[in-house]
Amino acid sequence: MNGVTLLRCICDETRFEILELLEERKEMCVNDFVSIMKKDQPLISHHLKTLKRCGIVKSNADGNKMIYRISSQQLGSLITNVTQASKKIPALCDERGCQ
Amino acid sequence: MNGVTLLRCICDETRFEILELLEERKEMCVNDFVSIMKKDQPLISHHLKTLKRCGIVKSNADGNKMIYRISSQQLGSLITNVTQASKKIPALCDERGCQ
DNA sequence: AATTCATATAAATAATAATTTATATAAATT
DNA sequence: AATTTATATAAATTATTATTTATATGAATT
Repeated sequence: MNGVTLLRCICDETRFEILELLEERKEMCVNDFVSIMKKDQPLISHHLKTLKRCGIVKSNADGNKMIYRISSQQLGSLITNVTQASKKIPALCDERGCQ
Repeated sequence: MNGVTLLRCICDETRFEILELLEERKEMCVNDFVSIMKKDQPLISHHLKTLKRCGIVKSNADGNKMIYRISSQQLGSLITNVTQASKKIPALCDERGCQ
């Protein structure tokens, strides 16, 4: 994969929140995201599917639940690095729709 | 700024290439990008403006040229980290349009 | 001062992606 | 076996973003 493809997979608000939660808690099922993020289940499943197809998260079944986690430590650290770097940038543009 | 806003600013193909070139060469003028990337000048200017408005690059005039550079070392390293992390992810989805 | 070089801006178009709505599947419980 | 719980999928809609085209501005050179 290349850099832009990776960024495009993680630059969505819903997907980035999923990854931040996973980096913090390490393992979560779909309904955990739904409860915490207060977003519709099909939306969460859809974004998890995208993240999985890109190889950014992995999953395994546990009964009727699906457990998700970030696929590598390096990617987990990257999420943390993005958050940290962003905090040091003064908000010159409005948060949504910088373009 | 927050993580998603930062990612949205750098997840575009043209903007990421601009940042990779800047991280390598440290300082470049608009026409340097146009020559190397073989993209239209208004397109380059437009994306540089976006990166500048987000505080990701800085610029100063030098005669009739505008010199651009990445605004912090931390952001420069982040670009490198993204590229490195992406290389370790096997290309499961097609490069363009993973969704 | 006119021309060229370098960059910026704005409007229009084209392309892409997120979310919602509706529904399906599959395991677990009663 | 019927029902509930948990997750996934697909189609439709809405929203967003990139690129092109045309043009403007400003500094440097002749």
